[in-house]
Amino acid sequence: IIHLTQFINALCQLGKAKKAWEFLNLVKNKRVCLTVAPFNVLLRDLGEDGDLSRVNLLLAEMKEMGINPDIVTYNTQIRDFVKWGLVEEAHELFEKMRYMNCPSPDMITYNTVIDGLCKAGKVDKALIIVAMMRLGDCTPDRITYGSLVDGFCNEGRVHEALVLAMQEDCSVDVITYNTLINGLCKYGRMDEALGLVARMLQNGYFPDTFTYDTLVNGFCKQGRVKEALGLIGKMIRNGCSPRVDTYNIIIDGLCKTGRVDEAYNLFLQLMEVGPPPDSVTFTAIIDGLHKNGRIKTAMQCLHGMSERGLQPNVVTYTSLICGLCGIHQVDKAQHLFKEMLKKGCSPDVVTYTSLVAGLCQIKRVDEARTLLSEMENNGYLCTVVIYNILICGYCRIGKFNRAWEMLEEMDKRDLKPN
RNA sequence: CGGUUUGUUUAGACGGC
Repeated sequence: IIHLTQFINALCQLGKAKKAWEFLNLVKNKRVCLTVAPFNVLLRDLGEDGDLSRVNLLLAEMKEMGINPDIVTYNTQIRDFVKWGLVEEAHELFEKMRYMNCPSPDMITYNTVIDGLCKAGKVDKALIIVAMMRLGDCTPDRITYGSLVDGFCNEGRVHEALVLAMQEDCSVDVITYNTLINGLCKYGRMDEALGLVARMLQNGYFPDTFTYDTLVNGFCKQGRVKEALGLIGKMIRNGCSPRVDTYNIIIDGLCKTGRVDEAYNLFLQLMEVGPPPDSVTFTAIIDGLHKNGRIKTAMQCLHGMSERGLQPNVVTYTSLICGLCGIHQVDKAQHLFKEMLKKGCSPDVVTYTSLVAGLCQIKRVDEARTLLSEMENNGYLCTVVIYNILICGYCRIGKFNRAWEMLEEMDKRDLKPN
């Protein structure tokens, strides 16, 4: 069974979940005593790709075979819900674990639910779960506090994050510090961020590449690229070599502060020396190029990706689709949209929103509207943003009755106009 | 004894300030 679990794991990592599933079915028919572990591996893999319908199918099959879900199965499901923004569902399953006849929540369950709530901007609710876990004989650990600290920071409550971390001194580590440093950086509080680095050293924690990347990003986003570059030397001296992620941050930083030429030069250098560029590198430079009027070079980069063995992903395509729409080349954008489908890359809400906006801008609003149902068929929920764009589009071409219909549709879907 | 589940950095959309 252990070897089977490892084998299933290997198949999943090679992207052969289907084969893994088939294999489990094959084994089932032999007279082997199956346990839940290999199923957990497959469940995790399916959930990772957001394939929740297949997750449910597998869970049903397990039930049929008489394989009972264990605590890992439950925790994996909760994690899936959290990952795909379904906090309500995560919370529901958690409640079920508390009251129904199934495994009781453990540290990982509590931490996962807490993290989910924090990521959904519900830190106060997360704090209630923390109180619960104490009653349930679990003591919050550094992971629990890490989630809370991140949650506070993302709600702009950096002060509370700092207070919490100081109070729980013994339960912090490098990651907690990194989270706080990022929180400070996001609000431009660079001096305090650097102060925290000093403090972490005092307390015996050494900055890692995440720490440096976070600071580099902070300085870049403030337009202080020189100081960001200065950190590179420091990180090397302290035994952390810059990875491709570090350069990605700098390329994006240069682009976003209007220095595309420098970004492009750095990008070209990376093609020759240093860590090989990844799809984020390409996407960052592609986005920077077309946003600065250099769509042609951007398209060249897109085609250059395959030469480096890289595939454009949904973000890469979306960035370009948005760029083409912005210069009223919607037909080209649609062409690219078809190309991404052909390559097996699934559009997401942002992709649809970009294309809808592009079509509305050139007054093809009815056509844009048809994309809504297409999006829903692909499993995405409509958003307020996309309706706003359509309403605006209809109003601009004087079709107020259509705009009104959109409002009614929103109502039907429980979407509140903002 | 060993396999599966939890926290931190970087790329994409609309509007307001």
